[in-house]
Amino acid sequence: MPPIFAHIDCNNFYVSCEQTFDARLVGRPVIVLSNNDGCVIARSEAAKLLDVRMGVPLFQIEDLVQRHAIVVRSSNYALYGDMSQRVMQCLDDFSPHVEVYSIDEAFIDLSHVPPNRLTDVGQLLRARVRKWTGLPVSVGVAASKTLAKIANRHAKQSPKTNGVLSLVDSPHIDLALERIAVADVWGIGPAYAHWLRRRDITTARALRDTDEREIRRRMGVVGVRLVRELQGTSCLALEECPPPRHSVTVSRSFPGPVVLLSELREAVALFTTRAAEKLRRRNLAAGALTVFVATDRFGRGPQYRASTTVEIAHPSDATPELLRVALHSTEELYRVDCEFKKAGVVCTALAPTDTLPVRLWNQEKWDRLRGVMEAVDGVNARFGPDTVRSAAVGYQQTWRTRVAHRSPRYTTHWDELLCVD
DNA sequence: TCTGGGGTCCTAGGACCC
DNA sequence: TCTGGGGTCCTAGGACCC
Repeated sequence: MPPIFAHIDCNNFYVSCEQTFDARLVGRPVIVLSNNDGCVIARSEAAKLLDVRMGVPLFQIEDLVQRHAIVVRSSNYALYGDMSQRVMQCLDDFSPHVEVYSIDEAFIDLSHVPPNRLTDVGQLLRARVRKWTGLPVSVGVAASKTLAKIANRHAKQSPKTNGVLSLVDSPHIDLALERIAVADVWGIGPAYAHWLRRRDITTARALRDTDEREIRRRMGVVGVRLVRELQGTSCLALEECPPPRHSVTVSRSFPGPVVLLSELREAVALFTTRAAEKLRRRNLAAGALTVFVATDRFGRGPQYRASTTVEIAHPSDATPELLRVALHSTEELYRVDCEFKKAGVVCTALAPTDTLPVRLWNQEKWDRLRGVMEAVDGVNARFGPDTVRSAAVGYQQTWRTRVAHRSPRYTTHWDELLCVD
């Protein structure tokens, strides 16, 4: 049986989450910002019509925001993450094989559905998600993931599709590819798009019809796979269980310059704490830890970016052990003449905790430490993040991410539940 | 004043091995 | 007058994704 993929994509996901819980925002220009309220990372349809570009820094469009009373929201990842899970749960009823691709996208296998029923099933799915979560989604169906993404794009843009388009056995496939710019094809980034356009390959259709050998020379096997996917030969399988991670990163930009070692230490301590929490949630231990620091790349002061990687003799997921390493690295990297703008920690050489070898020394101490971590995670899960924490993360936290316009975390915090008059 | 965060895969080239 | 062949592993860099 030939594979059939459906691609499900939430429309303007972050903005739609905001609108779902605040009906006054429906139909209005709304934007959601990145950390520190820096850049625009989601826009409502009305905001797109005002020509607010994806990724533009907020300070460059202050005028526009004022003039059109654009509603500005900080990122509320607690809300978006929870809403995402609810959307993904709806999909289980439509296919035994679901790949959660990102916070707002999924692929599902629909090869069990007869081709003439695909559009109906798509509509059913769309209505279900809308009813159960309040969120609008679009559905694209095709013989490969890449084509399904393209079908979805048309489903979003063309009103007559009513949000669902199947390109399976479709006479319109050439036209559908013709109308997609090559830069909008999944897997074509700015560098490849530039190269392709210089060769007069400007649409998805032209890319599909390009000689494979030419593509292989510049884009390698990834490019060849892409072209075949456009031809309708599935090369990218559904990935139902995500492969284990190779690294865990926690990094942030600071809202203002950080100059004191004490501040930098606090920040790195918090990032390390978060990274250790992530490791424990995923049952992984780090065999190496990298700390990196950087000055403001847009600033005029002295530029400095550096990192230190330390191997950890006994792979660990315990906050105190990782903190010791991270803080030591931070002191090595610190420079008194620099204004730091960003820092982060990266855990690598990850190993599942249940496969860790017994420690030659201090195994009992390690067992106790793991017990402590379990208790700390339990307390923090029940009474809120950082109820129990290391003193190293500080109390003033002048460097903390700015979130001036965040909406309530309606679905994950009891004290922020939606109230209706 | 103000410019995000967290990932992956592939390839080329060097070191090293027999 | 001529300098093998075929592997593996590691790393850095480039490209991409949301």
